[in-house]
Amino acid sequence: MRTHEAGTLRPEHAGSTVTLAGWVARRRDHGGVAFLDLRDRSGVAQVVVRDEVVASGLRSEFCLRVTGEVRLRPEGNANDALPTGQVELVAAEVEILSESAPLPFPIDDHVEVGEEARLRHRYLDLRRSGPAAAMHLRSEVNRAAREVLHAHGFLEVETPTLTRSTPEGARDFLVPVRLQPGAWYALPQSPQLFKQLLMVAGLERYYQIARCYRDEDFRADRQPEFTQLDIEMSFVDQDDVIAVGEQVVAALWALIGVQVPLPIPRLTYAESMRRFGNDKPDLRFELELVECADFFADTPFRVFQAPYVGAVVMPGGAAQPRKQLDAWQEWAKQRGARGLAYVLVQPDGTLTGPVAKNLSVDELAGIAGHVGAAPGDCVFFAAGEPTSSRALLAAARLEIGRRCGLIDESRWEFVWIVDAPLFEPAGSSGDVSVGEGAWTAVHHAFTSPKPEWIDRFEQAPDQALAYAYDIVCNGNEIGGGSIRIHRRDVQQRVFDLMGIGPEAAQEKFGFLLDAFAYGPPPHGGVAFGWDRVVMLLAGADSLREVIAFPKTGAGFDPLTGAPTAITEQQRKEAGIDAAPAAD
RNA sequence: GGCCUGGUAGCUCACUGGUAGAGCGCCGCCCUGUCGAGGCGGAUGCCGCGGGUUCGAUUCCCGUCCGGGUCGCCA
Repeated sequence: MRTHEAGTLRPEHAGSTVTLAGWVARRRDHGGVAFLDLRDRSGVAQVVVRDEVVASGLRSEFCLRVTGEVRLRPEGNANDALPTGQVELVAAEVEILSESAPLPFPIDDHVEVGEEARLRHRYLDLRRSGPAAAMHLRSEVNRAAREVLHAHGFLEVETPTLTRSTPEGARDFLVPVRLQPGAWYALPQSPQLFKQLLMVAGLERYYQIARCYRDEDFRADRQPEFTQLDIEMSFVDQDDVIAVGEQVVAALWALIGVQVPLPIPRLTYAESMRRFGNDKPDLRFELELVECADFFADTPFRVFQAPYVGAVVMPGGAAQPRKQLDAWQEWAKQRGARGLAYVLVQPDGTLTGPVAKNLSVDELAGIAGHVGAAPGDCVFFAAGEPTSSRALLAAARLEIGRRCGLIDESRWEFVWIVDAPLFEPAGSSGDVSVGEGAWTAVHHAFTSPKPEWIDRFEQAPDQALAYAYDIVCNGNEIGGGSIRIHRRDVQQRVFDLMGIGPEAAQEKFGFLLDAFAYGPPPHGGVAFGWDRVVMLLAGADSLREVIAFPKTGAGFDPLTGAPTAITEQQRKEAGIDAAPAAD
């Protein structure tokens, strides 16, 4: 159909007769001579049409086949901005393969188009160079990961997408079953249980680029269906899994010309919380939180008589007008905090602001030095429960980083967060569906305690550490995993602590526990949030940019119009309204 | 679910208590070296939907739907 790709024409093709096929990207008709930019996936080439009758009938995005002779452009007419800019194709024959209706929006890299229009006509949006490049990158990312994992002896295995509803944390998407009215499949939130079964099955090394489904509210970085690079390995400990994960990460960032220094540094969960206030620190800027509870141990200021007092410094923040300081209060309230206490260190070293007059003389003298604030800085404080206070300060740290231009956008800072707590008090995250006990798993119920805790985690559930690890890139959690429990007795003890009795465990996860009766190997794994990874690599600010056909925030697909109502017939056949079989 | 923000021409967006405008695109004509071609002319609007206030509402008020962001939520 064609002899060359448009974007590949070069001066050495001059004199040869070629056939191109592609779309009319732009038309410059001078009457008598017309120039077409013919675009295919490889790029664009200029076609010269001398026949005005032919040229005048062509419109944007007509699909053409053009045959003619390649020649060097006349003196002074080269376009150095284009790879094909030295040559042009003089059309001898133009065949219209198909016509195009007027476009709903211009297919032009210079024009900003609203997202809804783009998604409704995603097939046109993807003709544009930016979105097309994102699809190309995603394909390369998949290929690079497969190459790394293949080289390390991994098997790619597909697991079911119609499966059993298991309590994993998020809400399940459910699918009615025609053949068993009243019974339902669930779409998997992740292949977690299946990949563990594959380890029991002796496959030893598994991976999958797996689609996962969670019925929760969406965000710019979240979709109802999303993709994970899911990895699981047998006969390994944490260092082995992390090493494989790092190989994948290095291969991916190499695609965009970034060399990730290995090994990637590690930070314990506790240290990350203490220094940055969350478990996904953005390490592109150095600013850290400062603990102040000891400093304020004898404070007269009632607000700071709290189990946790922390601070973060805003360089140059003392110069903020009152209005802006008030805006910080609003900002904090929007995050559910009562406010954000602050002290301004004036250029002459005196402390001002509403909080300052509540502090003792000694505190006023020492606080700037304690938190590392210089004259001209603003110090923000949060006091109260450690978790919520740190969360506020972590958000403030990021906001300061953005407003003060502290974040070096060209940097890529990776870190593993290790030694996370194994349990948290039940009810603290509202997740009571898994068990009835006082404790619930932070990660999931199959995460192993670290070796030193495996025989005594019941003694101090609040301090027991999980054999788990998350990888963070520039403040984004891009992956996480754990070493799993492979001993039945340990699993039962974890369930006990979570208030899941043997009967309940059997009912919820029976098939996994049954499998674990037959010599399960020690195993662990990691999963990467694939959409998010590609988003970061592409420099996009939304997952939707790196998904071929994404959904909107309400789970609506503007292209197909899904979800839709179903017919009465479908409803009946699906058995949606059937009563569940009595037990 | 809470909060913020938007919804006006095909697209991007302005204005206005008195029935609407720009740029681009589209259509027509002109034009032989452009490359975001240029010139002249033209068409295009349930001003998201419903209700209220008003002599009169795209504009003000209430509700609702939809988009985007954010908090909750997402092991």
